[in-house]
Amino acid sequence: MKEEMFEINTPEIFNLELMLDCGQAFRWKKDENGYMCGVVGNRVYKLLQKDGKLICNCTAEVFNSTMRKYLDFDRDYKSLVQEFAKDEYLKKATEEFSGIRILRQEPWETLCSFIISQNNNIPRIKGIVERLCENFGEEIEKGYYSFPSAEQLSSLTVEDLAPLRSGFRAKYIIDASKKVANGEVDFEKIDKSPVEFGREELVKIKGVGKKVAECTLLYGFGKVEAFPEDVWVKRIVAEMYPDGLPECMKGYDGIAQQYLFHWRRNGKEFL
DNA sequence: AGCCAGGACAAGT
DNA sequence: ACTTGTCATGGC
Repeated sequence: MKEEMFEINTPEIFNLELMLDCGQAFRWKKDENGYMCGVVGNRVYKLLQKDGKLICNCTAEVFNSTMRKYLDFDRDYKSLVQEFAKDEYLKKATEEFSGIRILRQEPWETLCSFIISQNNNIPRIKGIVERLCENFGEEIEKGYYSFPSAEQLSSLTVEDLAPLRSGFRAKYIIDASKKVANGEVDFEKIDKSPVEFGREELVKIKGVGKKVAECTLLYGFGKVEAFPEDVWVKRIVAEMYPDGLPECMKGYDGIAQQYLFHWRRNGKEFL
């Protein structure tokens, strides 16, 4: 059983491992052959970046209709990074961690993952998300599970989520699943509306505040002007931009934020 | 052992 | 409108 493989030249600013493991997504893993493996929708993807090319275990058609968007393949990051370089700190961050792109994940998975992220650390977030999928998702192939839909979770209780060991977040997951499943929070409308609409809608969910809403809008709806301020970004703003964010990131605040976040979290700072 | 984590909420000023 | 204590759990 030989798997189909697709190969394509990567854009210039493109680092697969970095973008899949810089705190935007929580369930990509590297296998023994160096492939990054993960589930998007109802399919297992195995990706490898090598010699300026990206290899993917699917057909060109499937790649173009899914991964191309997921990986933000068609955005001109080169121009963006040049613009960011007008700011000294942003210049350093984009040079040192070149190739980060903003993923376009599924909105529900994004919302749920970042509800889980609150007052939590990344290794444990990954564990909880993994247990969520193993317990309530569907096994696609051995060891790979789909992310359970809002509809599936909306029929559960907080007690049902005990095996996740997600603590106080369980009740938030349940509330979110109900409001998304019954349309009280309308993803389609958020998707095609200006970012401000989503900001108002998402915080109607218990356990969703400003930060989780911004993350959902950025990583799940592709609203690159969204600007999540977690503890790390707050430090950056306080230390480096006390008088306001630099003009050069305007409109792409979320993308700049991702570079700064990863840069600061990896122990970089100006002394 | 103790501090902290990609926060949000409720109660208290 | 701002500040503070609390919330589960476990990584380091």
